[in-house]
Amino acid sequence: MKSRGRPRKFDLDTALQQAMHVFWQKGFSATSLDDLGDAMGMNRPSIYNAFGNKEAIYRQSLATFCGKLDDGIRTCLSEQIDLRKGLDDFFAKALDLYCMTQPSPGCLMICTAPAEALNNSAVREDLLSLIKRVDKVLEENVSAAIGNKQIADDTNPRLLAMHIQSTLHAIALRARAGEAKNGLKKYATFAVSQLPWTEN
Amino acid sequence: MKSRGRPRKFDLDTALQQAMHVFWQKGFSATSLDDLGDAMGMNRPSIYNAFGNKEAIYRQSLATFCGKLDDGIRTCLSEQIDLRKGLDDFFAKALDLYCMTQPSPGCLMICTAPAEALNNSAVREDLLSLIKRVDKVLEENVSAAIGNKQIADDTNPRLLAMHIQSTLHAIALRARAGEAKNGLKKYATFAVSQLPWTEN
DNA sequence: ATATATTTGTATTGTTTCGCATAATATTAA
DNA sequence: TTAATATTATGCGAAACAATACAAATATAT
Repeated sequence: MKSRGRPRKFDLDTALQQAMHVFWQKGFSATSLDDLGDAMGMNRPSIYNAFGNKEAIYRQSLATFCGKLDDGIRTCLSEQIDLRKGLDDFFAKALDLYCMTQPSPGCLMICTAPAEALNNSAVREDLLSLIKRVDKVLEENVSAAIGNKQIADDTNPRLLAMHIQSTLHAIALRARAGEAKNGLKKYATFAVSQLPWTEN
Repeated sequence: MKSRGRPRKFDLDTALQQAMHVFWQKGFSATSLDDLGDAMGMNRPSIYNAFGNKEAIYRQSLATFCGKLDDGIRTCLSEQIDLRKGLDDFFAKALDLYCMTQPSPGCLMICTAPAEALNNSAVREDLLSLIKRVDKVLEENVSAAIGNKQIADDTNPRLLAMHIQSTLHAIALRARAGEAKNGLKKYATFAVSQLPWTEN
């Protein structure tokens, strides 16, 4: 059953993708609906009809971004039995994303959501939710690595998961601050090397 | 020699302090000059005369915040010969600052500057400059700790300094995301414990 | 064909924004 | 006292802002 009415000139997913890139670049508050309309190739009434107000578009952008990030971790870490290789892979891919354009935009969530998190409790919850989600995946993999004798068995997996995510936060921030990608890559491999592996 | 003209009704330092707290709460773009005027007890012409435009006030806020942070690190780490104690101290004080009010505001620089860093290259440079400044202090102390045989001597001090700062970034972000202070404190001591100490 | 449903484009709403112009006020210097 | 100086207070004005009203356009369903 086809939909009645005048057909849409835009694709919902690509329009959201384009909006996401604007927010990624300018943050929430500095982005106007005109900015969004230009980037999406839509005029405001269509935007409101399809997505809701500015906050709704931003939060949908966050959600799609988080989905990609979560997928990225899971593929890197579940396909590889070796946690060390998996983490090196994941940080390399994260850096590719964070340094996609020049100047490097870093992470949409980590670099733009905190500024709004105190004004908007929904955004704060989105932010916390992503952090916890990443904690959880990492903890699962750390626990498995302890089972595999890759990681020292006196390690608290929850705390080590937080510790691993700290490296992600740091490279996201430092990329956006303008640090060079190759320097960040060296740091990431160093951070991985500092984990409590059972052997070198 | 006293200044001529009508005397000021405000104190320059406390006014800047009040402006800083508004930016800390709302970020740069979401803060209006009316917000600032209300908080500072000044009207716009006085603000412009004393500080310049919004960007100038924000960057001055960042500068005073960074000064405090830098002082905090130096007192914690230089007064203590034991790096481990010094870092535990510093992270505890950082958390006191980041969780000063409820909901926790985190770090003014780390949580609000990244959102603006791509629109405003001066802010981006401020952000990078603070990160590098903290890297430097930490590297000095790590190098000294290597000399004191507290830290393993095959450690790259520059990379370890970055690694230590990652913990600071993480607790700043997580505090603002709404994580409980005592959980973050446990994480910080864990992160310190994971450094390459020569003995336990 | 006609009715119904949905999106688009134009226009406009009222509000908020920044930065400044102007005049009133308060102090010191001459 | 008078002149010079510096700050305060009121409020203007042009621009940008988010959000909506309305009618024209374009498809399907009957």
